[in-house]
Order: sequence, then C-alpha cells, then structure tokens
Amino acid sequence: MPELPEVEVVRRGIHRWATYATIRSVEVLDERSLRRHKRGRADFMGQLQGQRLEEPQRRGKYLWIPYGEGYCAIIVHLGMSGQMLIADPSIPDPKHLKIRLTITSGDRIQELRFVDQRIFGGLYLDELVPADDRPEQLLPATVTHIGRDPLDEHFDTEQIFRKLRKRRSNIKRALLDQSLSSGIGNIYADEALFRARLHFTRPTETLTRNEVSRVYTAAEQVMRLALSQGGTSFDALYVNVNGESGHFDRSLYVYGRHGKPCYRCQEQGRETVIERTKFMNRSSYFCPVCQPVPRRARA
DNA sequence: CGCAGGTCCTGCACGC
DNA sequence: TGCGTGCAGGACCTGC
Repeated sequence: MPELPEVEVVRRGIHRWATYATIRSVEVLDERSLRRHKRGRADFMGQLQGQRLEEPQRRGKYLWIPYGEGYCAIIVHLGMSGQMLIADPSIPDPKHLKIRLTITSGDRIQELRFVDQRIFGGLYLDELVPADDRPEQLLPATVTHIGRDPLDEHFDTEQIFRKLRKRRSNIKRALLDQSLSSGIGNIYADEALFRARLHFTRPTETLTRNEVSRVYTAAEQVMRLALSQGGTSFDALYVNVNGESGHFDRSLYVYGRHGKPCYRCQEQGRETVIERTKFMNRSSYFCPVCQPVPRRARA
C-alpha cells in the first residue's frame, strides 16, 4: 500500500525522468480516475496539452507536478493500488492502465502512465497557493488542509502535542488523520506504535510530551528506513514502485505478523505472540506485552 | 465471501 | 435556532 515512503520513491523517479519534459498528448482510458477533476476529461486533456513539467513535489501521500510557470499542478494520489510508471512507448500497456501522458525531452519520447486496479487513486489539476504557515511555500489548494509529514523539515511535534491534548480520540486515529500529520497509513501507524510501546487505543489527551515525541520520531525513523530500502529499485524504463517492489516488508516488526513472536520480547527471553485486532474497520497489529491496553482505552 | 485500506462524505453530538 | 467543529463510520473499488 502506498504510504509516504512509496510515494516519495515515485516522486524521485518522476523527478529523474520527467522533469522539464513537455506533454505531447493525453489519453484517458478510464474517466473514473479523473473523479477528483471536477471540470471533466476534455478540460483535463486541453489544459495539459503542450505544458512543460517542473520538479515534482510531495506532502504526505500527495504528489504533484507543477506546470504552467508554476501556477498549476497535476495532482497524483495513488490511493490503495495506484502506480505511476515511466515507460518506453514500445512497452505494451499494463492491465488497469487508466491515463497515459506522452512526454518528450529533446528527441526522447516516453510515457507517464497512471495505473490503478482499484480506482481509489486518481489524477486531477489544481492551482498552487501559498501555504498558511509559510507563504513562500506553494501547495495545491486541495492539499492545504493536509498536515506536514514527519519527513518535512518544518514538522512541529510540539504543535501536534498541543492539538492532541485537546482531542478526545485515540492515538491510532490521530496518526491516521492526515490533517494533523500526513503520510502515515495503517502499516506505519502500527510500526510506530510498536516502536514507541504505545497501544492504539490510548486516549490522545493522556499522552505525555515524551510519548508524543517518541511515536512521531518512531514514525519518522521507520519511514526513512523504508525509503532507504525501497528507493533502490528503479531504472529508466520502470520507475514505479508501489510498496511491493521494495524490500521493506522484511523490516516490519508487527504489521502482518500476527501469531509470530515479538522480536523485542524474544530478545529478553519471553515468548510473546503478536496479536491482530479489528479496529476502525481495519487490522491493528501489536504486542500485548510491549504495548499493554491502557487502563482507560478508547475505541 | 471476507479481506485489503486511503480518502471523501454524511450524520451525529456538542458548545456557543 | 443555527452554525461551526470534532468525531465516527460507511461508501467507494477490484482481485484473490
């Protein structure tokens, strides 16, 4: 599932292979991938024709490619199953190809392909506006409500701590709330909680400054580690990379490991098994010893 | 048939 | 009353 590290790998690939390229043609094979482009298919195609792409940017799981003197951008959201591929036109269309941008750089012709099996993702066009907190930074208007991510140099843990004290929710819901902090999905939320030794039902207002710092630092570290392991596998013809193409799954401590031993307990000679619980309509993985259920848990 | 889950939308409760 | 806000849960999708 694409969370922040996977999206960043894609951003780097696009940066390397498509920056300053010009869009020669646009083909929309499935209009459902333009659901978030309110002005429709014809507008999408017309706006992009002939545009020169600039350096791709990212916040959390949102990726965008500015064009048009930097006032507009193509917004890419991968959703659950989206991929952005750079491909030579001679490579056959993959299954679930939704949108094709044919681009040129000098005399080289390539395709930027948006592929998405489940259509939770999509492309759309948006204008760039100044960020509320730092006006010199431009963001798509539809991304201004997304919080800074833990890899952002201006990520502010103290501000998050203050907001958490006012919330009446639990820590996992907060980690997944993209308006508070972005980029963290179900996998990295569970990994961060395990590393910080916090249970997902912990009420947000009871978290100490130290615990908040621990869990967001853990999120940053686990995502940097994932990035370092997933960012090694692309070349000119196959830039992609959704989570599966990296090798990060070998480094997950809890996610998907229910019924298997907890590594931390194992080191201390205890035989504890990772548990899986249904929570917020999805799975949560945790070690019952390292992450005990809080006295006043909040579902 | 259940499961995978990111984001959007709706509805509810609450406070002013 | 009405509005804004915070929170929770379902809908959207397809393939295995």
